[in-house]
Amino acid sequence: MNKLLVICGPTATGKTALGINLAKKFGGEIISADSRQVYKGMDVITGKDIDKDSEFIRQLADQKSKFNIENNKISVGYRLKEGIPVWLVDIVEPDYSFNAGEYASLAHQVNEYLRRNNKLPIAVGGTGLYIKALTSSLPLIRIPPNFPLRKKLDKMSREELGTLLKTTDLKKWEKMNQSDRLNPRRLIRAIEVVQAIKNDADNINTKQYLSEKDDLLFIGLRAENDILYRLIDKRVEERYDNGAAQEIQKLKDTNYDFNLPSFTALGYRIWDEKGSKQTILKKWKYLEHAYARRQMTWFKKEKRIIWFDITNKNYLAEIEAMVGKWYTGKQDADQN
RNA sequence: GCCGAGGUAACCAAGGUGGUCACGGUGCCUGUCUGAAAAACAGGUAAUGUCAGUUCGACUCUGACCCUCGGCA
Repeated sequence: MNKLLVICGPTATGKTALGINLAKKFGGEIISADSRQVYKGMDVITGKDIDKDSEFIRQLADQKSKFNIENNKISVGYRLKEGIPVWLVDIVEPDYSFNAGEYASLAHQVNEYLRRNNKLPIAVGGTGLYIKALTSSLPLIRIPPNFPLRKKLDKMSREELGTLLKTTDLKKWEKMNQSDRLNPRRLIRAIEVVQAIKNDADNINTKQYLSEKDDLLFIGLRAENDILYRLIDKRVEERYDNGAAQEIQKLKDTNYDFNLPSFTALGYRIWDEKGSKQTILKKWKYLEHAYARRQMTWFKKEKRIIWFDITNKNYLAEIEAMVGKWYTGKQDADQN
């Protein structure tokens, strides 16, 4: 059986620490499932919890064709935390628009690579869509963005977009709910997908990443909101004190446009000159609270997750026992 | 003590000839989501300082009181 361990949950619950511990215990490596930590130079504010002196180790360069990364803007590889490789962090520059489809492809390749090398792949992260893209079959996610089309559609109002979608593909429109119909991005994406299928249906890659041979274990870390908020607040304060301002300055000095998608990471755009430390921290914390809530609405739908409350004293031991049984226990059974 | 300004949800805050009053933002809660997802979007929550008066009707007008802020003493 092909084992893949998934550790998910909202921010500030200790996913990375748990992942590293389990990796040490069971001979695993981490596949980051974090949409912001893929960007180089965005470290303090995104909470990239990697050994500071660990260099990026480029790997799998020979697999370029498989990776579908001919654009050479993406480097596949890992950095270390406590000696454990953490894959898919620092793989692109902040001015690159990374996305879920690319993530799915890369994470899948890394997963295969680790499996071939008898490592336990451990996907760790809080980006629901990325985890879903890796662990479920989402063929449409591989239809690439059509930037010229997006640019054109960007000028249209929601009403116009809605009308356009209705006339292009009424079924698609009817499947969308009220929230999505009012969401310009979703409308644009829907139109983009419809056109891609219309133009080139044969080349839509529907190959599934996972098969019935895959044995997945989902571990979720959670806490009640009020407790979670306190943990988040503490983290935000630490990030502020650990050089968030310097990181902003450095990125500004590199002349990155703060309108880039990468800068939607919480904590960057609130950093206007007028803000005092207090107002910045307050805004930043609230953004993180809301984010954690949104993460939970995503994860609540994933029924495969086995949840552990981090205020429960024994949760780490329980997880370790569960993973051990799943990973080594079944392996023994296979041999008999 | 006197003078001035003011008290609208957990916080900030708009209003209006007296007519089911109650804009908006933040928070908080819930949800949507198959290549921007830490994005984008949807729904919800909750208020007129206290007491009296005028009036068919007061958040709005009058008075007293309480409280806050500023100035004078």
